Amino acid sequence: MVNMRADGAGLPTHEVVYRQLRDMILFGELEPGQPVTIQGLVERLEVGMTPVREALRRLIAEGALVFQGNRRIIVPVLGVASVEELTLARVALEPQLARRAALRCQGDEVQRLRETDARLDAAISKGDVHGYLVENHQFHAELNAVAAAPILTDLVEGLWLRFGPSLRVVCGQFGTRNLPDQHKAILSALEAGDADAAAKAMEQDVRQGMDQISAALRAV
Amino acid sequence: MVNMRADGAGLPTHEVVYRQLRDMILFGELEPGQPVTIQGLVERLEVGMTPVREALRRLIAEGALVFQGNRRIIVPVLGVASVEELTLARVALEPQLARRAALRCQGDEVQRLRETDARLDAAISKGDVHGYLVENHQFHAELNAVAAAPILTDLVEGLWLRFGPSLRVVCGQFGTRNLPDQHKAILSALEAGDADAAAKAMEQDVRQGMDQISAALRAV
DNA sequence: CAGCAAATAATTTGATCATATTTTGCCGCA
DNA sequence: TGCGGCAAAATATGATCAAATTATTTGCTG
Repeated sequence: MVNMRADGAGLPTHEVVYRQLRDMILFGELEPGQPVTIQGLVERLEVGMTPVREALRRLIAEGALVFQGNRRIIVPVLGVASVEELTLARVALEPQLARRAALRCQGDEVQRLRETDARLDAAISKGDVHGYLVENHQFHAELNAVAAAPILTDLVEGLWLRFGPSLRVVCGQFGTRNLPDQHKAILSALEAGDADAAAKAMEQDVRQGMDQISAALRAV
Repeated sequence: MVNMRADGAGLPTHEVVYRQLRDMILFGELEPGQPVTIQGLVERLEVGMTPVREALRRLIAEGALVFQGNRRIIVPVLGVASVEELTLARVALEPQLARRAALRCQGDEVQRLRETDARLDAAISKGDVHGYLVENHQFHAELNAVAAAPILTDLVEGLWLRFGPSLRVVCGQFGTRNLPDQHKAILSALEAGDADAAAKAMEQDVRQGMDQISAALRAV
């Protein structure tokens, strides 16, 4: 064992590999359909195959990668049906998280969310796709943390992993110009402690985001 | 490599191990809080540690097992909050699957579901806990297959894995006597192609099942 | 001298790697 | 188009090292 804590402070290698791949999937290094090989990662990340294997198995279980029967792993390519399912699931779950967040939200938490949203807007106006993806995810992750519902949050995180690469493609096609969101409405609802309004706004936000992916899908 | 296909016909070892553990979790071999060790499974199942490791990583990702920071893996112990979250998630997702199933259901599919439900009733009246767990899961799995929504089905399967061991505990305490379900109502709705009725019945079924777990939790 | 606590030793378990084996896909060739 | 061989990639094992829990011993106090 050469260096267990090169990147992560004391984290096991398989965890480090998992997080690296996860971020690559969420924020765009990988594109839909791209094959992912164990050996390739072993060389690229300079680690043994056991941790790579574990990280991949985990990502496959979460739906972030797809295992094609013939021992081949690829980044998922979403069809219309998959986008519909993902939309259905997100609409069913994320407004619930927003609802809970609205009921538990503290002032400083809203403040942090506003800061994140500001960075998001900055990334959009700069045309910074990667920054947009990171901050958008961050916004929703922080909101989910406020909701304090670990199981629901897990489920939703998994959904984000599934459409991450496809969302990246959308941004690659259209840039950051047409990326409306409902974050301002969500923030107002949180501040007012209005659970219903938060849920409604979140549903809108989810639908808008998924519509972007649908539209890009049709454009191909 | 001695024998890759001892149990599963051509399936990789890590897949075989995964399924064995999965069934053990769903149908009761393991109880909440019980520790699961890699080395123990290596000896018990007579396989190498890499496939065991992969299977465990996968089950942890699905929430079927819990990784405790100190490198220790246990079967999850559900608290009140977790049961609430699971109920919320199941109520949000499973009626949707029932709805879709009602819209796509064929006659022979209803027939198979009725047969499964008959075996379920037989298991209940015999007091056969394991049989009840197997057939109940089978009923819902078949229904989900009819819905033809792989992502939603994946999510729901993951939820079942999370409460499997706790459900087993409930049956261990109360036997199979008080296990009402809405399967007859679901079947009628499927046969009539009535999506709303199917969704309503499924929600009832889910709530009844989760209430059993809640009640058992309070009893301790 | 008994009892508790802290420190240390031993055992168990987890994590990683290097290697051997098998499978799969591909390419040339009939 | 179909078949046989080749190369690359995946799977599985066992060995090795690190960490954590448990057991044991030691030392101190009442």
